[in-house]
Amino acid sequence: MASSTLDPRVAAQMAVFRRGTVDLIEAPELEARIASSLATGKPLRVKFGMDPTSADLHVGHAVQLLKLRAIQELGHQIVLIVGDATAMVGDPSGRNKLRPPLSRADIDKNLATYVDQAGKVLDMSRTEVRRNSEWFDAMRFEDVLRLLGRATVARMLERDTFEKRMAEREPIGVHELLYPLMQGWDSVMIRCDLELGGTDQLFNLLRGRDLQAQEGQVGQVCFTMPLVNGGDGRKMSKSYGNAIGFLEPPFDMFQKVVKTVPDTALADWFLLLTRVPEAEVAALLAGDHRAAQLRLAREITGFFHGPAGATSARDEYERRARGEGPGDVEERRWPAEHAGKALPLANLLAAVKLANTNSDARRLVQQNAVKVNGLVVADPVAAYSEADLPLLVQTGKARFARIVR
RNA sequence: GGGGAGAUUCCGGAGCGGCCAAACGGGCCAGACUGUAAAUCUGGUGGCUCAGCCUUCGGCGGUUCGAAUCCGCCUCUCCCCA
Repeated sequence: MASSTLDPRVAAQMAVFRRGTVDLIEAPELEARIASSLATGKPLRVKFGMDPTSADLHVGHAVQLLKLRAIQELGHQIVLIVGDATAMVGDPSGRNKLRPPLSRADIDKNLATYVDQAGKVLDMSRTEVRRNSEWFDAMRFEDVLRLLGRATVARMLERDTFEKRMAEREPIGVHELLYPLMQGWDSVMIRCDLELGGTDQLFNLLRGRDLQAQEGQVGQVCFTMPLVNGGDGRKMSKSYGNAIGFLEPPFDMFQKVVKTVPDTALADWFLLLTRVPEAEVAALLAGDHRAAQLRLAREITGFFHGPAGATSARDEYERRARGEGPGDVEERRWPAEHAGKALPLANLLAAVKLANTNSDARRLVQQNAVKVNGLVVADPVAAYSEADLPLLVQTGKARFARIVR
C-alpha cells in the first residue's frame, strides 16, 4: 500500500497512527490527508468522544489518550467531544442491558473531574473541548426526524450488540438506536478529519463517516484501538473492580500493573501504554518475562508519577517481594475499649480491623495466615496485652499493621 | 388489559415439613507451589464468650412439637398473550 514515493514525513506520521491500531479505514485516505496537512500547514481535526458517565479514568482509557497525545505532538488538533447530550441516551456498545440515562446534574458533576484527569495525558491547553449539547439542544423535532431518516432500522439492528440483545430478549430502548447517529452527527458538526475509538466503537465511527458523506463533507477516517482487559480477563472497568486508575498512588499502580498483565498481554501493553520502541519491546519479550513485566510497571507508573514515583514504587515492591513487608507499616492503636485487658489474638485482629469479624480472624489464625512479630501464631486464643506492644501483625501476604499503645 | 412464573447466604442456583447455617458452581479469603503472576492443588467463606450457642432463606401474620419448605396478605421482579 505505501508507495515508494511516499513522503518520509508522511510515513513517519503514519507510523504513529499505526502503532497498536486495529482498524484504520482507510489508510490511503489518511496518507492523503496528512500530506495535504503538511502542504497547507493546516492541522487535521481528530475527534475523540467521551461520555461523562464516570468521573474516574483508568488505564483502559489511557490507550486512547496516549494515542491522541502522540497525534497532538505531531501538530494536529484534538477535538474532545464531551457527550453530555449522548450520555443521556447511553451508548449501547458492549452493553447487554438497557442502562439508565443520566441527568444533566450528574453529567455536569462528572465533567470537571473527567477533563481534569484526561489532562494528565493530553495537553488540554491545545485541545478543543466541545459539548455536544451545543448542537443537539438547538435541534428542533423536525431536525431530529431528518437525522433519523438517514439510517434504516435494519442497518441499526444488524449491530452485534443489538442482535444479541434481541436474541436474549433483553430490552432495547428506542432511544438507544439513536446513539450511533448522534455520535456520527458530532463528526459532521465539527468537520472531523478522523475519529478514534475503541474497537467496540467501529460501528459508531462509521456512522460519522456516512453522515458526513451525506452532508457533502469528505467522510472521516476511522481508526480503533484495542480494549485492554483487567486482571480477571474482563474488559477493564471500574464497576468490575479490575481497573487501574489514573489517580492511584505509585505503589498501587505499580503493583496492579504487575498483577494485572498476563504474559500473553505484555506485548500489547507495551505497545499501547508506553512509548518503548517496538524493537526494544521485542527484545524485552525475548528475555525474562518477569523483568519485562517490571519494566512495564515502571513505564506506566513513571508516566503518571514521574521517574521518582516509579522508582519509589519499584523499591517498595521489591522490599515486599523479599518478604520484608511494607517500608512503612500502618500503625493501629490498641483498642481503647480493651485498655488494660489481655485479648485473644482473634479478637485483637478484629478489633484493629485486620480481619472483618472475630470469626473471620479465628479462621485466618487457624489457617496459619497470621504472623505476630514475624512468627506464625496458630492459636486463636493466644493472649496479648498492652505489655506486649508494639506488635507487628500480619494477616495473609499483604496486610500488615503495627499495633501500638 | 388478560394469563403464568418467581423472590434462598456476595452472585448464580439446589432445597419443597425435622438429617439445613442450607447441595453445587462462580467469586472472594487463606495455605502449598511460584515471578507477591498465571495455572494447579488444599482448606475456608453468617455471628459469637466457638467440640457449644445465637440469628438467617423478600416483608408481615398464621398452621405445626417443629417451617427456607404448608396457608393468608403485602411488596418487588420476570415471562407470555393483547
